[in-house]
Amino acid sequence: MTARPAGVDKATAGSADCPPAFFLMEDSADKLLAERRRKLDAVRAHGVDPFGARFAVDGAVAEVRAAFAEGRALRAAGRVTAHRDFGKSHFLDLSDLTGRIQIYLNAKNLTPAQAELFALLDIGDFVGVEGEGFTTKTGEPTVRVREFQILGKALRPLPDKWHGLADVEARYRQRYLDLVANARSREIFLTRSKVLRAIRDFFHARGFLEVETPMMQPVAGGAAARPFVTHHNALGTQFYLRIALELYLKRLLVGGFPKVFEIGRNFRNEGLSRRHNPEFTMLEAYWAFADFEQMAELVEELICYLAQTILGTLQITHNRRAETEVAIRRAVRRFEGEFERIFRETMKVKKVEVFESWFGETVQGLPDELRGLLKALDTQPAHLVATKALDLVKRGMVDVAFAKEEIRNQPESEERIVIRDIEPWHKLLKEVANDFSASKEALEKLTQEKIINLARPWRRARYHDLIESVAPGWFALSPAERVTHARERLDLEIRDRMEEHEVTQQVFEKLVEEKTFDPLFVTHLPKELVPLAKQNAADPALVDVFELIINGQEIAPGYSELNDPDVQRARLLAQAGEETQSVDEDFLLALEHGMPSAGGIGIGIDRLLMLLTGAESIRDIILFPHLRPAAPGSSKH
RNA sequence: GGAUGCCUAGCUCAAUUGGUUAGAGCAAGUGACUCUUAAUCACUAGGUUCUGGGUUCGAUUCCCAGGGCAUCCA
Repeated sequence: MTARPAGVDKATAGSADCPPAFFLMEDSADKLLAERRRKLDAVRAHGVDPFGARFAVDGAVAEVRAAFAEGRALRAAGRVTAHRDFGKSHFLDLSDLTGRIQIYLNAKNLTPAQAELFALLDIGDFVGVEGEGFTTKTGEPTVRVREFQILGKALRPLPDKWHGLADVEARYRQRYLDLVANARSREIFLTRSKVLRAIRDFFHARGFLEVETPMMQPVAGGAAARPFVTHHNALGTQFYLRIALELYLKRLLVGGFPKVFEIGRNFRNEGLSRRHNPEFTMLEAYWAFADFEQMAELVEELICYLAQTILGTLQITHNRRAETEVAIRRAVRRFEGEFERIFRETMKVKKVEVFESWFGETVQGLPDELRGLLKALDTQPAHLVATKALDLVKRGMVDVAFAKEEIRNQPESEERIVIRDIEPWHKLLKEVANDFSASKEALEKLTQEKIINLARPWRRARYHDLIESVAPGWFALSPAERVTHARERLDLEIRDRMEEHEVTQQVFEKLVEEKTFDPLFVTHLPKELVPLAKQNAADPALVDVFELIINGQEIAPGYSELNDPDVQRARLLAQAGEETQSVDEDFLLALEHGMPSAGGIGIGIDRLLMLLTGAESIRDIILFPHLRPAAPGSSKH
């Protein structure tokens, strides 16, 4: 997956053990890279370090922009993201995470040496500039550069400046490019960072102690999952990467820390999916002398606090943003590409002029509106953009019924060639129109937002009652009748070997969990489902726990923690019999020294972030999600 | 693990029923232009069409196997 260093290619390309085919394959990329290498060498030949050093700035680009004043001395640094040259005047965009600022370079403002150096700049290079502020004719605040330094030369080109990096696989494998190219991605990870910070603030404000417990454990306990195995050479023993934080945090309750929390990575050796990454971030918190009801309150407060402080609202809008973008982009691209091709092939004239004067009435508005729409995707919420797209669809998008005969009868001149063959146009516009009507339905569907309402109080319901509500009379049925009922009446897939409680759980997952979007605390679960929680005092078949469900998936479980060491031992032994894990004797030993009654919660941070950001895939909210290593010879490297 | 879809230039995408030299835009190079902002204009260069096999006079296109990704299911 490592990108090929161009220098290595060159060094090995001619050697005998390297097949010529390899050399040919690298040839194309080589030319682009070689050009940048050439400039690198040229910069060095000027006695300038192309990778810079310390450069004092007036702040981030947005701050420089805010400090902008006519004639004021300004210093800024960032990546060159665009270059518009107009004769001797050059306008560059200097960007960083906070924004962009336009800089203006003209040889007359620079020393001859700097002017030569400027010619060696590429898009993608980091530069620091010094100059003074002025406003261009078009009203853009701009830094007139008097001096600049190269702070980091880019030896490879960046993704397309306009379309960004769309290849999903490349976005995950080369996240740095995704972050450079896609504003949406930057936003998500800024949000992630804010959420983690706010979680810490929340717990610190309530007197919780943040702790760090081992990720490598001799016994991987606290959950039922396959662990990763590793080996410690000096000790000559196996370790497991932790699958939960629980058992070590409980030891701290024994040790006398009454309120603890940890935010850390768990590792589970299981499949990858839209909702599963082998390593994921978990928050666990334990609170001595509390119970699951108090923990439910705490979670409710926490999540509302996060939504309110970071998103500024308790109504979270979800839509299928990615798919909406694809639909719009596809239509735009179709028009763009075909337009260029047909125009060049059939007309060979100044395209804008002819386009506007002859087709202006009927189709002139289309490309601009679509382009504006596309641009809006970077700055506006998707549902607004999708709504606008829908407007275009409803207004008919494209009127293909323009007057063929009139156009044919236009006189020809040097400047304007009459389009004799209108058919390609006609066909193209029809196709674009069809594309949009075809996707009209899809767009309408996509625009339907799902709003998750986090306003308190959150609903609480017993497991038993929820099952009854979707399958009346369920608990009156015999186990065999339940299987039949689930298969035939509820249309669920029930495997033959399923235990009784698993059949019921299947009903719960498919008919309750997946259909619940607003927060729901499910309480009083059967003890088989949650072996590590305290039994309910009134009904020993139940345990004192909740499962918080939002957006169709479990976000957080919370327990009244089991602190009877004998009961705990019996449950762990029973569990060990079925699962591939042994019993953590050291943990049981700790419990025997006395663990206070306590409430505990775990929150899957990744799922929480999917909820808060509206991300459709866990890979969109993990910076470097795990993928299969790309094979040599594949198109991705 | 199963089903379906996708993989074409550095990036974003085309390519008619299997047809001859695989096309555009951006990025790159050269040239023009002293206020542009997706600057514009002219020209140039850039391809093992994911890999391997097969069918065919001819394969980006059809078939088989493999790899990766996406979605759904387990």
